[in-house]
Amino acid sequence: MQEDRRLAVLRAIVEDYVATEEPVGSKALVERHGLGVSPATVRNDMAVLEDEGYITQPHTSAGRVPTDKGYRLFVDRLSTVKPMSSAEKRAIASFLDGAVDLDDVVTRSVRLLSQLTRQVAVVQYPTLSRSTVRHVELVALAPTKLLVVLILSTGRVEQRLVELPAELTEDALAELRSRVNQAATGEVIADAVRRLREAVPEAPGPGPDRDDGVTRAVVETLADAMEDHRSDARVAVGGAANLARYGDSFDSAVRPLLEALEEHVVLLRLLGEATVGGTVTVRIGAEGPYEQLSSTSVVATGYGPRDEALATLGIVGPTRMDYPGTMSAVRAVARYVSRILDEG
Amino acid sequence: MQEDRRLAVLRAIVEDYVATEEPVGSKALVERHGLGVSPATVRNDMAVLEDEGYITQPHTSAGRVPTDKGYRLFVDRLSTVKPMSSAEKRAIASFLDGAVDLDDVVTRSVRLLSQLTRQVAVVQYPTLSRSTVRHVELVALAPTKLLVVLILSTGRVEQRLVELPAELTEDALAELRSRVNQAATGEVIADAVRRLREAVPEAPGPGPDRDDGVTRAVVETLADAMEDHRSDARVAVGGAANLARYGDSFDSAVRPLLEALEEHVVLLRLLGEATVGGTVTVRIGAEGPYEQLSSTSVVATGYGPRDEALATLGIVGPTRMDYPGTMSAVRAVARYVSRILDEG
DNA sequence: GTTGGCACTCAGTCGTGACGAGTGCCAGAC
DNA sequence: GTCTGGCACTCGTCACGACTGAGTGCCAAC
Repeated sequence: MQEDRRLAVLRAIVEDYVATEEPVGSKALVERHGLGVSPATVRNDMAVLEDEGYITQPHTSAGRVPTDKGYRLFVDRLSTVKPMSSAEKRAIASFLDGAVDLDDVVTRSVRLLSQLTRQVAVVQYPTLSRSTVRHVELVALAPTKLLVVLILSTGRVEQRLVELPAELTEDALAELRSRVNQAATGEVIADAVRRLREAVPEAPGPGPDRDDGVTRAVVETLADAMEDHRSDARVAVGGAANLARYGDSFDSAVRPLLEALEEHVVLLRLLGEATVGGTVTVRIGAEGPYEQLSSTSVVATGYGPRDEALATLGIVGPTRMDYPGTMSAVRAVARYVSRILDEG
Repeated sequence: MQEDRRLAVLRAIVEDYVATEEPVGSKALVERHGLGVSPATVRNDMAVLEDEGYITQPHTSAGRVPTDKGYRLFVDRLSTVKPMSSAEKRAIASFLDGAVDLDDVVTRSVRLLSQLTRQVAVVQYPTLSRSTVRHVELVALAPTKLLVVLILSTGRVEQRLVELPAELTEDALAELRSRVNQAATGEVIADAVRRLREAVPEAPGPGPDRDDGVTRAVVETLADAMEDHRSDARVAVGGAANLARYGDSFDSAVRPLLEALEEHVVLLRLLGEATVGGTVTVRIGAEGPYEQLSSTSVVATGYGPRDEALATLGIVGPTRMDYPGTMSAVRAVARYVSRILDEG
């Protein structure tokens, strides 16, 4: 089948171009890969591939370079998974096992990913949306100043300061604490917000137990903390030094990327929806949501305990990258991080 | 005095070079600055300046470029403070006033600094060493699992999970909580650690109140949290996209800098000791501790409430930078941040 | 101490020509 | 119908050389 051979040619072009960073010509192709046909034949195949939009020439009399569409086909149908070596697996495991808390897991994951792939790594902190409330603690700092501490099942701790509209006795505080915990503990964030608002009414006044809006202040602060952090989840970035390898095309490619790396909202949109079950999402060049990042690709996947996609992690790099290797690295790291979250 | 004129020439060279990014020659110099003498005279002065090591030629028949030593003299004796415009002052104030908590202050400062100076900004989170303990909270998550929450006067909250060697009753927990707070609350970190170890002995056993090492576990965790975070203070970095303006000298300058930006220990060493009272430290090129960063300068100063230097903030950029403008921006931001910490 | 003049240096630029990698096309072989 | 060898053509890259001009250093004169 010539069709098969054409795809083999495309695969060879992608692999060579990724390795050498230079447009690849017909002669070099038959030499380096045992295609078993002459350069002339390959040239014909290349002409067809170019017609179909999979490859392109930077200029006449130069070799071919894959287009975004070419990379897409390569990733979807031509690439063979490159399994991690057992040494790599062990390295990942031992690197991540040393983590002491959630923040440390994220920090280490970022570093690990960027080293494995030699790209810029991005790891989203586990979102709160699916996590549950483990405990709410109320600490009186002053008669009318309360510190609200929210502890989640993922190990995340959020704190807020509340200025109370009235003073609160030690007893009333204890009572409020227990009421809030009864309503929220064990619930998923969204439910906890609802139950808090419904099930923790103002304590009935008047008298020494009058509430004066204290309860409402506390509940709204809690709800705020929960909803706030659900939307603007944090991300960690690492390996920006790998951008130095971009070489050419500096202002056009690296600058917008550096800017994006500091805008967490942009980054999250780049990473996209979390996918689960070992599925790795690949966004190639202009497929992404940002025009200025049309020469960068994103390889990402979701992670979380028991296949719940709590958050996303992945890498950002030039469209010309080693997709099979990168994809398996991303998948492997996601798997190990998920396992650790499972145990924690 | 020819001496005065020579210094004027040096100043003009620095200013021109910073503005144009190109070696500056004698003719252009007399044209752009009203020096009142002929190019030939300037040439003589330049020859002397070169002999003394303040300027250098990239190659024969090119203009002059300041050396590190030249920048140093410029910063020390020739630069006039460039006061912030009142519009800028207002912008700084309003930008920082919107901050809701300590983390937000730091985040906003980084962004502000990088925008004002168009350089990479670095802000160290307030160190704990001088801050005091405001409250310690102990939360039982499970019979033998305790969450230790440490609240500091700066508003920072640290939490640690402790696995207890034995179960703890609700009463024993309350008692331990009160003992710990009595010892630590209000104390400076260093004192708190000492007092905790001395003044919170094991509760005497045997009996139902036996301690079984629970107290020690909690105290050591607390001490650990305090000491830990005193040494590896965190830093926030922003404005890395400004590195794109480096233009040439990429691998030699930008790469090591990008690497340094991810190593917080390195960054802290770069920023150096905090200085107080409006004094801004300038480290030019090879004056810094890292050989690879010999073409980058650091402009930094300390900040903190009531002129206590709790932490350092500043910028990192090419040796060829607008020192007067940068220095006054750094000073202004430090001043406003300090004021905010004072109020909080 | 300052200035004008002058010879010299040398990085950058531009044009030229040779080179070669790579292509498209076509006629012929399998 | 498919593959192959051959051939003319394109065009980017490199090396060479000449030219230009900014900038210098030095010297004699003011």
